[in-house]
Amino acid sequence: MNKYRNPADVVVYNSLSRKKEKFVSIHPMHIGMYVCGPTVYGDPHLGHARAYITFDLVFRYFRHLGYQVRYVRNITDVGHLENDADEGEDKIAQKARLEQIEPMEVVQHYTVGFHKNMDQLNVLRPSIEPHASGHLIEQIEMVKKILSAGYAYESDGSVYFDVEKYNQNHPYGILSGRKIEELISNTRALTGQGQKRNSFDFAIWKKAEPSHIMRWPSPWGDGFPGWHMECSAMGCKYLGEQFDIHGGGMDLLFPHHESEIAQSTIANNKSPVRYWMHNNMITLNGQKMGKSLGNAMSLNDVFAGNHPLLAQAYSPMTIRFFMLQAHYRSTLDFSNEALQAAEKGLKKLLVASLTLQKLKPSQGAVDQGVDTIAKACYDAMNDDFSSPVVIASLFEAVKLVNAANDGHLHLNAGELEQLQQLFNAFLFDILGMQAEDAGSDQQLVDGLMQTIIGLRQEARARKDFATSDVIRDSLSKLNIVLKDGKEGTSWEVK
RNA sequence: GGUCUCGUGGCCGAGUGGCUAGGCAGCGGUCUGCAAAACCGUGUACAGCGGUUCGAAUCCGCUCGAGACCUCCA
Repeated sequence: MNKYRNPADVVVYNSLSRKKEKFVSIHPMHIGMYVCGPTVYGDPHLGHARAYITFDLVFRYFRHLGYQVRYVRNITDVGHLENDADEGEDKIAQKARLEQIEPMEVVQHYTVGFHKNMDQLNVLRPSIEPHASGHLIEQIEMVKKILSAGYAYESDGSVYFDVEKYNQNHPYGILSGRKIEELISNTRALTGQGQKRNSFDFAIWKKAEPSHIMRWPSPWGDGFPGWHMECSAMGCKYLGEQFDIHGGGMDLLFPHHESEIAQSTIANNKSPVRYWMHNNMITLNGQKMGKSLGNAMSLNDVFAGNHPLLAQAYSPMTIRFFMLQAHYRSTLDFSNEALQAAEKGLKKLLVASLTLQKLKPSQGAVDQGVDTIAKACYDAMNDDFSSPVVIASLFEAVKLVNAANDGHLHLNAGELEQLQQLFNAFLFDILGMQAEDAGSDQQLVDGLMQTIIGLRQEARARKDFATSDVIRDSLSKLNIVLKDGKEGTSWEVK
């Protein structure tokens, strides 16, 4: 199977070129990847799950291929401008006032919650998780660099990036496909626009009004960094002036990532990122799910089945599997039917992986095509991380496993070994699935179950089906299902 | 309004110019004391209309519909 594991075969869709490109890292077998992290002012929702599962998949696959990946994902905790009735009040500061606690307490609370949800989803922690609030110095230094390069101007305690000047010799809009002329006619009037030379200029340092709690001293007075600064500053600090991959949700493409490119290009004299990757949105009834749209489902609600639109609770692994069944660049519509289908499909896969462990090789068995499945899995992942196709291939493997278990088909030792590797590598290591409910009482429960099954077996041998059915029915009420097979009875939790 | 994306069978969701995606649900069967699971079999899908082509769900055009970004957002 390993003959298909080739780090040079990966093709990545680059938002910058809008094409799939062969992936070549700047430094051989090393990858620098930056992903925009959450703003920690609320509970993580399904949209966050999609983004971080997407890049977890990328992270895991590159590691599987043998790359050493430094994965940086920030925590945004300096807050950024709110634009409606809040008159520019900082998001985090606003929440803090609401709950009468310190801003950093809010940050801490939601950061902990974020980590918990990500752990539940089996999303690996990044290599470095820098906080924006811990990198004020780096951000201020970067603002200074841009100012001295002449691509920014100070105005009433704030510093703005001069987009028009930048556009004279660099393509502003290279990522989002926007043209500066269109921006002129389309930008909406916002508060504080009067201080800017052009409406499309963006703040790289923002003056803090007296009421603003989150503030830091700077050469331009007390304030806080512009929204796009943290990613540029921290990406550069930990990954260098130019690195391989920058990821995030499609909604960040403009203006956030576009502005990052502009800032970094001026500060460091080179384009910061080789491959830009963007995951698509989760939709609810066809509409984007978003915090500000008020239709976001928090992960805690989903895991608890605690939302009017949820027919039941869905486990973290069901959510993860559901998301990986769609390609990361497609929108994914939420529905109970789709979630339930994912739940069943995942279970089928996990049960098969257990069945596989019990299979014995058959003598003289012929080739059943396991190798073809392994190749298909690598081909799919190499083709811009096509997890849905990997999953489809794994179901092919499930078919072989179950058929072999039923004695309809014979697998030789080599193929069994290869199937085992396939499940370990793709289902568990790369897709990041894990068996759920493996509690510490597992051994005790197993023992109890063997006893009960033994008693029922005796009853059945006596043809005392009344007793055997009572046992099965009472267990069923505890969500335990018995399955009578040729090799005896097995059980599982529904 | 501008830019862009998408429209696949009951539901979700892949896809290459000609060869069965896959999952869930349904139907028929095998197995089972009855079930469950598993296995076998089963579906005239590609928004509409034109065009290119020997051949298009896949390329081009138009129409209709949906969505994203242009403002904080994963």
